[in-house]
Amino acid sequence: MKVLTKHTDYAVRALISLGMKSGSWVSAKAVSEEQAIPYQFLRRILQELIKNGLVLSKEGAGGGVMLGKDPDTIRVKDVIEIFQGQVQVSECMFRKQLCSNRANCVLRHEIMRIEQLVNDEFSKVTVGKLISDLKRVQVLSEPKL
Amino acid sequence: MKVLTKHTDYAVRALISLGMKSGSWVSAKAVSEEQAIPYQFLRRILQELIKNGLVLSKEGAGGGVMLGKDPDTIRVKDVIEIFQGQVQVSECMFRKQLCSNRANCVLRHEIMRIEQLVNDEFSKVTVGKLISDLKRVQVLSEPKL
DNA sequence: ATTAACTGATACTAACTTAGTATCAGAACA
DNA sequence: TGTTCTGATACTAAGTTAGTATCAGTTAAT
Repeated sequence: MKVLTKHTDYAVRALISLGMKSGSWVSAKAVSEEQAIPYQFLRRILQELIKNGLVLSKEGAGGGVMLGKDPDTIRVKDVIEIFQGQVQVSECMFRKQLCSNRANCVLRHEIMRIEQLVNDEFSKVTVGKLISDLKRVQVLSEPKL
Repeated sequence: MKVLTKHTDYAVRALISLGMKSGSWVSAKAVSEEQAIPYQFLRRILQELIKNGLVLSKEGAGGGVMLGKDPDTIRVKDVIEIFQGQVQVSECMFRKQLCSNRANCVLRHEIMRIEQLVNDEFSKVTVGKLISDLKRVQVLSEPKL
């Protein structure tokens, strides 16, 4: 059972990377090298983030990408939904039809509860929070001069 | 993002079904019909549950399958692990190597926290609990004579 | 004006997973 | 001795994941 696909993983890492250089255009190539993400794969991920308004882009030499929103408003949940769709139990939930039998229902009831929990947790984690965590870790691990 | 595969879904429903007829051999065909699970698919799922000791089997006419443990000791988490493997963030966690960079780590730290939460929740849900929930629902929905 | 550094759009691929189907052998009951 | 079962295993189609590759168009610097 895999929680995050590479798409989501790379996307969040790219967003963190951009969030730490806010205000300036950074090329996909630079992000790709910094985060060790395959270039062409990252390109497509960035295009998706751009399409969803999380990232801005500028074409041409000296162009690149930039965070399109306040890092504190970009939730990991949003990124997951872009690349992996909504957390779901099974297809029947979307068709909004009644479960075919009651055994289904009691199981689904539990799973929906857990699903809600996961959604709430992933909503609490924002790119801004990850960046401040990251800065804290960096300070702690810096050698004392 | 799909939480449960059909394997797990069908397996739990089959376990509930068996749990409600404890003490007697039930054929895979009967379970398949009752729960509307494709017969051959269910056969393979049951074999996996047998191999893992959750279900007992008896060959030949009059044979079938039966719960192999107290329903209260069969956790949905166990079933998920049989069919979908352990909840995991990414492969690197298993290789037990250090994350390649710190941005990875802060993200993974959050995800591991959420992962733990999910595991705890799925551990709390047992087949026994689902059966008693199911019985409660049935009583409530019975027409008053 | 040309070139180099960029993104936009899109097509393609290999490997893996998911959800099933099908078959044959052998055990037990009647 | 035939019918009803499980055991074991092989096969398949469709979808997903994780990439690669290509070409068109834009911008900035020379």
